[in-house]
Amino acid sequence: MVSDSSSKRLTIYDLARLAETSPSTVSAVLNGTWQRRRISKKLASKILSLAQSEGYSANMQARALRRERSGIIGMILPLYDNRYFSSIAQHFESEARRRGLFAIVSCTNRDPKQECEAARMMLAYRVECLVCTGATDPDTIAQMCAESGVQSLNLDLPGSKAPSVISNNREGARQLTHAILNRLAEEKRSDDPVLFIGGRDGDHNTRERIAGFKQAREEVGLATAEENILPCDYAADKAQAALETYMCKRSTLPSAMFVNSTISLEGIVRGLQLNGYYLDDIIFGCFDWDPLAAAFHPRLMMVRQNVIEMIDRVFELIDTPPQDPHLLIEVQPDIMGV
Amino acid sequence: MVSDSSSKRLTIYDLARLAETSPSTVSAVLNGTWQRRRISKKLASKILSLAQSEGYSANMQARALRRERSGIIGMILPLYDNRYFSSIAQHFESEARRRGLFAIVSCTNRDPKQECEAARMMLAYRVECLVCTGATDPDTIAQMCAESGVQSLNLDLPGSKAPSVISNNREGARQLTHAILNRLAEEKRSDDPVLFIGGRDGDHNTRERIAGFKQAREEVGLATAEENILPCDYAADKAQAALETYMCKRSTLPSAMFVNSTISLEGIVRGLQLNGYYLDDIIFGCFDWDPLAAAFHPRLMMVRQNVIEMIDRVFELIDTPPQDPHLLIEVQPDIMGV
DNA sequence: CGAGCATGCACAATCGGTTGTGCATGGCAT
DNA sequence: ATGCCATGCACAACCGATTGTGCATGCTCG
Repeated sequence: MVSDSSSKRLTIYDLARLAETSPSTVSAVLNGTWQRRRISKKLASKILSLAQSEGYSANMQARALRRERSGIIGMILPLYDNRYFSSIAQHFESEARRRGLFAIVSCTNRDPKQECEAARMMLAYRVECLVCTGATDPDTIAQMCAESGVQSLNLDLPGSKAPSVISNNREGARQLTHAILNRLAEEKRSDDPVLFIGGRDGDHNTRERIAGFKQAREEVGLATAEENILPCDYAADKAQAALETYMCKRSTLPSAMFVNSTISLEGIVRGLQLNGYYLDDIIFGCFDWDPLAAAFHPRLMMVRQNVIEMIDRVFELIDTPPQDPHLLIEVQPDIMGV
Repeated sequence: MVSDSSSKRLTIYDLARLAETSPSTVSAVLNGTWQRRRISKKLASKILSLAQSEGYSANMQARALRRERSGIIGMILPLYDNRYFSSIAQHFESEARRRGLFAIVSCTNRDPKQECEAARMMLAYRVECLVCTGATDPDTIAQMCAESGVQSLNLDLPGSKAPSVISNNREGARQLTHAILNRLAEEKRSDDPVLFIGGRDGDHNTRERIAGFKQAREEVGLATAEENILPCDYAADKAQAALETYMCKRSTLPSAMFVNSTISLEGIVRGLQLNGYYLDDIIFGCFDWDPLAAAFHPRLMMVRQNVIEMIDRVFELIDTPPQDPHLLIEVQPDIMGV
């Protein structure tokens, strides 16, 4: 460490002075274009070892400004409060890193205003692409990106103004429902009602899951009463309250429930415990995955969305941007615990 | 939208042309320094409305370059796989946003190499401050930051080269242990052994929690056998295996367990279910918080670390950087479910 | 021996804001 | 009429990297 003690960071100009050469040469060496620029190997290695020993680190802002490429890729996410979104963030990050991109992730609490604000910030930082995960209003953001000439993609929930990668919710729900019905059949309780609870009515994924639920029942010759479908929002408290209300009208607990998320499951389980019900009697299917929950309940089947494949698809779309904004890629989730 | 259809983003130069004024004036108006620069109100509002209608968004890279301040604040995190780290990320982000800073969070999988690499990237993006959460090697990163003249802080796990904000692990563990022992006493099983399981032996937090565990037992006149302390690492599989091994030597399950994290709890619960044990008989204390797990088990007490206060303390340290790198701030966690 | 080419590097413009400084204009007091 | 100050804005340097271009040197070949 020979550098002067001034607190300023080292620049290519400093390195040029130290190596007795020009800044442009230093730049070429440090960003790997030196062979193309016919810098001698000797000078190159001198500069490289100098950069090493002095702890040089390129100023990404300056680079981004000049290159007109930030090297940043953005994602907006509702929350980190479940395994699904957490692992989306994590895989997004590591896949970005693998490609030499820097990932920035912003939580927007399922709030359209925060979504917009986050998107605006990301565009200000000149992200090269923006992935909107589970956005309540994906099209507004897609519009903003389009106006800035930035590619955008939807993940988890589809939009109409940018290509989307989502789970095959209908098929996942169909399979989960069949798994539930099979369990019921094994126990000779095929005709018991199954309660579908959680999620948002207007939400694309919830609609699809309800459709898959009904379809599976139809396939084994069962009709589905509308009173057994309760899209009461995702929040734990909402689910708990909805179940209370449901139970007011009848004496006996449903033998099985299709719960639309782990956060809803939390409310359900809490409510049942509070009322002294024995949980293990109930067959649960949850469209979400949480290994700790799975460990606790012996008859809890869960849908694990294929996050790795979804993220892979996202990056494929980033590599070769499709022209059709309506493109919808559906990834098959796995059923755990059957 | 009068702007030309060229895909290039609008700059202050474009706005200056449109408003028939100079770039410096546009800049002053847009960053709020126009009064100080005696720009007329009339011209200012003209420029502002133009910027609005044309959808101007400042290039943060250019701003950061000139101002020599990125407006970015970084955090490195082991994982997002539990509620604790997730909420740390979330609160960090919203608190940063409240202060006009842009938060970037990077997961490093408890891997010192990845930690370094992430820190290097963050420094390259000229973060104004770096918070190292649960870092396996916080001092190396603190060193890197110091060399770049960037402030750094440790969170969750302390370091010796930068101020640290952590939970009061010993006191939290002491209280949790007392809660466990009280439950045992209520059931007239005060003398039953309690198993401490999970965590890393070398890890500061684990050491403190073990100390708190022993101290609580001592306070009620109980000795602690070393064979009942199993810091087998955090991973679920490790905990599951450690419990198997422990059980090989004895016939009966411990009446109560102090589990060092939800991830360890996952392995324990899975192992017990596999072996057909009835979970509800066991009193669990877990040094971690997960509302879904809490809903499932009626006798699971959990330590909820006070993330909000911890993040507040972190930002206080950012606002007024202390000179002493050994400063250690301990925040009291809450015991849930007693 | 001179043309021609390869080699090895330096110069300078540029990316888009920020900010110290300077200049023209007009009003007011002397 | 002259000096002085406030007003309102423009100029230009600068942040640190990137990159098109140009120039000096040395070597080869006819």
